[in-house]
Amino acid sequence: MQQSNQVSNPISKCRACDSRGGCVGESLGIGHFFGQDQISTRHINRKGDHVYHEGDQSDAFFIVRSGSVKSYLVTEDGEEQVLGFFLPGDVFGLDTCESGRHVSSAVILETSSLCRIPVEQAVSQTASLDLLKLASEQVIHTHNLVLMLAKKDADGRIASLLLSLAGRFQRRGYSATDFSLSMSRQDIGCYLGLAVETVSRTLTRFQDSGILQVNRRQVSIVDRDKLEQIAGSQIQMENYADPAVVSAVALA
Amino acid sequence: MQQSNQVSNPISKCRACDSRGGCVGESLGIGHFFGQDQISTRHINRKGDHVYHEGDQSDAFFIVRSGSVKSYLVTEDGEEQVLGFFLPGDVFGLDTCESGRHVSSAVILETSSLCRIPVEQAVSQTASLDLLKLASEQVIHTHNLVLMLAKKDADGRIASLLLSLAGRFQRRGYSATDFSLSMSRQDIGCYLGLAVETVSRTLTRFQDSGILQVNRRQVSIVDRDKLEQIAGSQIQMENYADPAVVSAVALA
DNA sequence: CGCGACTTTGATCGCCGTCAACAATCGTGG
DNA sequence: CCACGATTGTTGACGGCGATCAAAGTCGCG
Repeated sequence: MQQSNQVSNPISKCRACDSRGGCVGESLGIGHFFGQDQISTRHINRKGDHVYHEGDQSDAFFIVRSGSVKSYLVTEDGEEQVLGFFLPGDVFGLDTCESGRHVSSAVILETSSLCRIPVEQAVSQTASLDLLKLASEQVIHTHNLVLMLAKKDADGRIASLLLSLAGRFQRRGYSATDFSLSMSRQDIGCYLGLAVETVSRTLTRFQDSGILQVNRRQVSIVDRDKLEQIAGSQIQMENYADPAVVSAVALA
Repeated sequence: MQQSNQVSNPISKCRACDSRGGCVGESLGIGHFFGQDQISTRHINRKGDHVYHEGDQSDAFFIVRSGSVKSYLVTEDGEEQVLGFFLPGDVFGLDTCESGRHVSSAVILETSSLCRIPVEQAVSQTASLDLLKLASEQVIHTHNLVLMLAKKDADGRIASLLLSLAGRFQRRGYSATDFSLSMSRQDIGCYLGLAVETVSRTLTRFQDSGILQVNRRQVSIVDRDKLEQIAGSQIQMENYADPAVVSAVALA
């Protein structure tokens, strides 16, 4: 919120969106303001902080610069349903409703840095259609979750999650084989519709089979092929991303 | 596609959106064109016809006037996952992706009449933000599906589906207790992540318990209270619909 | 050090998927 | 109109996956 010195090239300072083929703010036509707190602002949050709660007025969406976030619902009977985990480069917070309120909550899993992009500004400056399209990424992700819950057994769900995390770490420039889980077994269970014990047991069994090395939250993928085989089919986001369109947007 | 005579009050001829508090086209500022095929057009489709396929260019969305539609995905291994059933008044087809293609397929379940609303027109005339909000209804619906798949047993899922259908029939002016299922047991199973046999058995058991009367596709809800108790908690769309906003949109 | 949160491991059991057979209904053509 | 096969729905038997309950082990933090 402070220093606007040293803003020679604000864009290049944010590499969170590299995996998306460039800065999301830039694609939306508001990239010039990055780093200057005029349109987008950076926010540092700590583990357990909420980015927003279900029902909050929704006037902005977010991009993870570093760290991680989970979004979730709470049912009437107090049970939590995790809807997604967001890693650097991921966009979240576009799931607004008819009255402009958030339909889920979002909480920080570890010390994180976020870009906050006001929707009104983004809408007025360009890209109302692009916003719809960004929102659709979340739709595809949720479809994938539905597929997992409806069709896959515990092994398949865990394998899918690990591969999804690995892929996103890789595109972000981190290791695709060795990484640390920022979410608890409980969170994973609430995401995949499994009991904590099942998550734990499955990871142990994967380790015994030589597919993984697991120690608490540290994961190392040993046999990626086998993991993919267990995971089964996924909806490939790439099936829908049309490079021509992406570059056209970037030029706008 | 034909007769533009007798268009004295085109809006009043379409009551499909009554349950939404008014014609969706009107809310989007394009209501004047209803019934004239300039913006929206009516299409009659038959059972088995596809409204669109996954991957098709998506330049319009749809509203069910009469009949019913299901949307679904097909996994690599050929399994179908139903994402939703759409009844009169329901909006569908807004689940487009970054490249403007549909991310699911939609097929007619029984002879149906649809409104087709081109996205470009809707976007240019008003309401890019409203579109985002319409799309969010589908998001909430999918969240509900995720909740069911992750947290509820077979009884809860079936009960939830029946109540959802009943509620939509009621808002549309039909009976909330006696209705006919336009989808097969197979479809229900593919929607709820259950085997056909489980769907059938559950319905039979509900009937034996005096909760329902079931004969093939004809359903009669006898004990709604018990059904709600079995269904458990749901995401209430009404929690998010702010009447003030709805009327504001209608005035725009 | 000691408390609490998180993770692991074991034992048990019930829900639901699978396989199989049968019944009812629909559609199509003779 | 009936006959036929195809589709859809029902019912039964069985087994396995994963939830649940219980308990012990591990880590973080005041």
